[in-house]
Amino acid sequence: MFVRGRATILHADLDSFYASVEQRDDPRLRDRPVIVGGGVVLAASYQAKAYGVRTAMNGRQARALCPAAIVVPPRMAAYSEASRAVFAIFRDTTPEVEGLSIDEAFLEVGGLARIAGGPREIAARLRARVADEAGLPITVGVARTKFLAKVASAAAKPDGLLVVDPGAEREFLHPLPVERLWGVGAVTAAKLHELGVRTVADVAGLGEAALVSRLGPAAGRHLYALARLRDPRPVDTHRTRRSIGSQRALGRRPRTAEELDAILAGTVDRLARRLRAPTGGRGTGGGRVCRTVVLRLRFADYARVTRSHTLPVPTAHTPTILAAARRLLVAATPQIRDRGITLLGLSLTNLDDDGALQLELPLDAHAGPALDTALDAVRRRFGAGSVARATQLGRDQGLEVPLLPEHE
DNA sequence: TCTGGGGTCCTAGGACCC
DNA sequence: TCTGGGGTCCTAGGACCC
Repeated sequence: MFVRGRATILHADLDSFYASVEQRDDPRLRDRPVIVGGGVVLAASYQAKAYGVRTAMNGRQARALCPAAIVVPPRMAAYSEASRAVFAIFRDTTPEVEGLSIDEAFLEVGGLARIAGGPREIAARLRARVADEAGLPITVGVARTKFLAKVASAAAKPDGLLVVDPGAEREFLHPLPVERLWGVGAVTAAKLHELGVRTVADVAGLGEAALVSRLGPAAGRHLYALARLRDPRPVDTHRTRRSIGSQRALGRRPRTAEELDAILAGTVDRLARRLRAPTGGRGTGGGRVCRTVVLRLRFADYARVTRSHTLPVPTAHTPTILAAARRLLVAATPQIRDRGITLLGLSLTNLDDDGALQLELPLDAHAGPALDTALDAVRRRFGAGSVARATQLGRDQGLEVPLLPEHE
């Protein structure tokens, strides 16, 4: 197979990120097995992984496997700060950065050959800078496609660099077990095993039709394309967040309706603030609005359900979101009473940029004076000639008046 | 494996419209 | 008052990732 193109996509992935930050900040933890998180393992240093400790493992089981491990509580603020520092180095390397999570990103370096050298050179320098300036180990995979770059970084971990040249893609990818493919988890792997598929070469040999009939159209086509080394997705600098959420495990103790309502109100308040925060998420500098509110529940038997409601108007208005969330919770109350509740969570989805100035008014405000206030606000912000559109929602949702300028 | 918290994307059925 | 196809939106659930 002849493959066109050059290997210019970097997948940069910090190694055991949380654990590495802890080892960086506390010299006593260096070269020692470290577990971050008590109840569940959030991250394990490579010294702990050598004993079989894995991310998401039960904490007691992890301590049994590695009694010498030092267990430290997570320090999310420190990880966010470390992530910011590393992403600044990414963006200093190339403007084309697509963040995937707190500790990994794709970088397109194809346009930099004249200034910065070839991809291998750029990747090596990036690793050195992250080590020197942020004090953290990072692995980089380099390939022609995102998918291959991601698989390459996984193969090179820890603290490694692997370039997959276009001519060597098939010999790199095809012998790998299907579990190594990005998007193949336990369920898909089991289905593939039933078809006699063990390696990526087997996937390519099986053919698209068989994959589609077993896995569904999207997953089947996607997996087949990847096995055939096709992945046209470009590095996307402008991806924006699709949802934000928060959830809390509650243990097995019964909860009163008042307790659940208080937890819900606190969750809504935090999420709505994050939504409105000007520097809240990747890819946007302004506030955001949501249209769909999703309640997440887990019962005492650990079965999970979701209940959702889509609002007529996008909003970041705390009382509006809370009213919708409360209605979902009240509707689920009989089930909660019967089955017990062990987790309560909320997601806000259908996010959009907040293109409108939204003025929030008290629940019982009279429409006349409230609209006068709103129009004053829009005149101050957009000038005397601007035009506003007002929408009044039902009383139980509060009164909300989004104001849109006609132009600019 | 007696179980965190944050996300992404896909599927399927029903309602509704043309 | 019988019937076809196509499209979009909403809801719920599931698989997967870090």
